[in-house]
Amino acid sequence: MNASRTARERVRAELIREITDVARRHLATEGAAGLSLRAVAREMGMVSSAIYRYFPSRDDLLTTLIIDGYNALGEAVEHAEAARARDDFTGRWLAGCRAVRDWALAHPHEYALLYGSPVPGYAAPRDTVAPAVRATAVYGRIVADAYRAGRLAPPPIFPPPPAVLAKDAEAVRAVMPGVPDDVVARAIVAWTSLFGMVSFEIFGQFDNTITHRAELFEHNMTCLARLLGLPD
Amino acid sequence: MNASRTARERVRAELIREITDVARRHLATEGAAGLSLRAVAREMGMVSSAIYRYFPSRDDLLTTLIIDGYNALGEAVEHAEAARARDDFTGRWLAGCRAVRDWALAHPHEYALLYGSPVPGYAAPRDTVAPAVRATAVYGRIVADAYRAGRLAPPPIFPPPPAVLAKDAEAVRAVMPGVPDDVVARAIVAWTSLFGMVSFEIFGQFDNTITHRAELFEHNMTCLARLLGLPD
DNA sequence: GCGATTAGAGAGCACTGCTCTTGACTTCCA
DNA sequence: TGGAAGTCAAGAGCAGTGCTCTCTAATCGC
Repeated sequence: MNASRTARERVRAELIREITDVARRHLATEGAAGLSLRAVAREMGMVSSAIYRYFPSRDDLLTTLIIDGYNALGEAVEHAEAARARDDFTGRWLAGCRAVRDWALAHPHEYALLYGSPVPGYAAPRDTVAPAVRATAVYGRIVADAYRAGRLAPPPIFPPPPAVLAKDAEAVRAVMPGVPDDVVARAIVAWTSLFGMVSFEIFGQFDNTITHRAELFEHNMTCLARLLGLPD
Repeated sequence: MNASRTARERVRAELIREITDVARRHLATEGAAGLSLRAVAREMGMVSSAIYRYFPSRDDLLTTLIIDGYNALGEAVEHAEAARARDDFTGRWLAGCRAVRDWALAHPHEYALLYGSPVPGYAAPRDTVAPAVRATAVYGRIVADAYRAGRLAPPPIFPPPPAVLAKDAEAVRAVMPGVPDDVVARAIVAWTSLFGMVSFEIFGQFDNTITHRAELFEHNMTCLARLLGLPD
């Protein structure tokens, strides 16, 4: 029978889910470095070695949390962007930016796990790259849609990108098909600026200086939209 | 005698310097989380408890490394920027940007310590803020100098910053005196974008996508210079 | 030279990730 | 239905961590 076999596998899947839930809660309060397998096991009434039946190492548990994090962020961005009218390109961009910031503020430690210093001795396996591009893909779609609709009018003040970047632009174009190289380059500027901004806020670089962070963020993202060539 | 007293204090200062040197080397190879007091002591032929005569805790050692890091980065930026003609504002900006990137590439773990995820359970003490603004101060000077010289012509495509940001702009103006609010806001965009760019590269976000990183960086920093209103 | 200060050594506490073995329980198949 | 195969929790144990305490020896100031 397959049903009996799935009975055991169901309780196994349930336990894996519970472990990641507890681990995520610990991650949220203690941070990645403070995430302890023993503490997770203790909270679940297990002994530490039992966890290794489900996760071969602490890094594997971290990988799961990273994948979940990318997916959660990606979903938040997708959801926020989908709520806007398809032809409101600037609105879609701003909604996506706000989704990133809001998610980061709500889950600072998970954000740090994704976009902060890499955990030493930990190498992100292949499985993480697909979820990682989810949020990026949304941005690519916005830029590509706007370009296709003829609503992208980048200001003529920026120099054309050097020819060497054509190959890299080709790779990035996977998420924004049909967009010319100079727009790709500007999209990268806007994209990295967004995360620079969020990282500065989350990692405390704005402490003792910037107090109206939401307003500054809003204004900066609007400026980046103009840089991209999105309409106002 | 004061000389004899300084004799003991000299060997003490020498030991403190040696500990931080060894610790910095360990930091460079293992990362912040892998920095172990015991390993440092072992390499110095001391016993771990002896270290506590010089640093009351691991966090205090980290603080010293952080301050040293900010100073090293600040010095690199200052040095690179000082080599340019005073009226070559764009050149000064680009030199500063390159200095940040070069330093980060040469000292990735130290960069992570300064601009990556904060070490959990560690709160940066007051002593770190003064060295932290050293690099920022250079940028402020460039923007302020260019503005005073009438060489700052921001493109008219960006919206004016909201009134709420005036107070924050006032604080930022400490490093770029006499600059109007909209330029301050744009300077923050450029500043955070620079670090967003460097962080993406150092923290591996460009892996499997961007290969010509130096060229992309160069191009993006040039675009940001235009956004700031610097001449070409 | 003597008392006070400072340094290093060592033991020990509570904690970590991880491995290995043991015994009990489930599932599967002849 | 009974035995083989597989799975699981538990416990002991290893090597490592930050940090505290006590003890001894050297050094310094008077």
